[in-house]
Amino acid sequence: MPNSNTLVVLDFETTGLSPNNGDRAIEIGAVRIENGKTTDTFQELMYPGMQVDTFIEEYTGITNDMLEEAAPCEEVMNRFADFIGDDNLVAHNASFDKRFLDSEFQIIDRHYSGEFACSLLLARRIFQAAPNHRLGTLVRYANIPTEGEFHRALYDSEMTAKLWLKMLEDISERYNIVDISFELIQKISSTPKKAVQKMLEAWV
DNA sequence: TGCCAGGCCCTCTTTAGGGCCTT
Repeated sequence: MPNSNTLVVLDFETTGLSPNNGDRAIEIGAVRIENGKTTDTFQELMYPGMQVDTFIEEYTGITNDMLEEAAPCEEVMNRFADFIGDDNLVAHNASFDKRFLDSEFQIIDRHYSGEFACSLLLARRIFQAAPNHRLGTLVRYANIPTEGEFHRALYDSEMTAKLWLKMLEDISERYNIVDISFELIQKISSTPKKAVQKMLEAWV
C-alpha cells in the first residue's frame, strides 16, 4: 500500500520529448519527502544508447562525453525502481515524466504502485496570479531561494519539492486545513480553476 | 515521402483551434 505521508518528487532529463519517438531518459533525480521533510535523494546519469543532440547538451549541460561514462538506462532504472518502492510520486508536468517512467520501466519489466500528482496542475490552481507556470518562474514567484542550475534532474526535483511544500503550506494557511492528504491534492488538481476556491472553503 | 508528443485548459467551444508545459 502506498504511504500517503511519503512522496517521491522526481524529474527526468531525456533525449527529447517523447518515448514514442524513440526518446530515452539520460538522467533521473528524485527527492523523498516524509512528513514535510527531505529524507533521501537519488541522482544518476544514464547512457541511452544514442547520442544526444546539441540542443539537449546545451539545455541540460549534460554532454555526450558524460553519458558515455554512465551506466546504461536499464541498470540505473532498476536502482530507481528500488528507490521509489510503493511511494506516491510528484513531478512538474507529471504527464511528461510519467510517460518516460512507464516507458523505461516497461523495458526492464519493473512496476510501481504509487499514484502521480502534478505540481503544474496544482500551481495553476493555487498560484493563479503567477506570470506563468514554468518551474523556474514558480520558484521565484514563491520566493524560494535558488543556488543551482535548472534543467538538471536532482536540482529540478529539489526545487519542485520545495515548491510543492510551499503550495501545501499556502493551502493550509489560506483555508485553515491542517491535514492535506494526497487525496485532497488530487481533488484540487482535478477541480476547474474557477471552482477551486469555493471547494477549498467548503472543505472540512 | 513526409510526418514526427500529448495532456491540460481556455475560448471567438463542444462538428475546433491553439497556447502552455515538460526535454
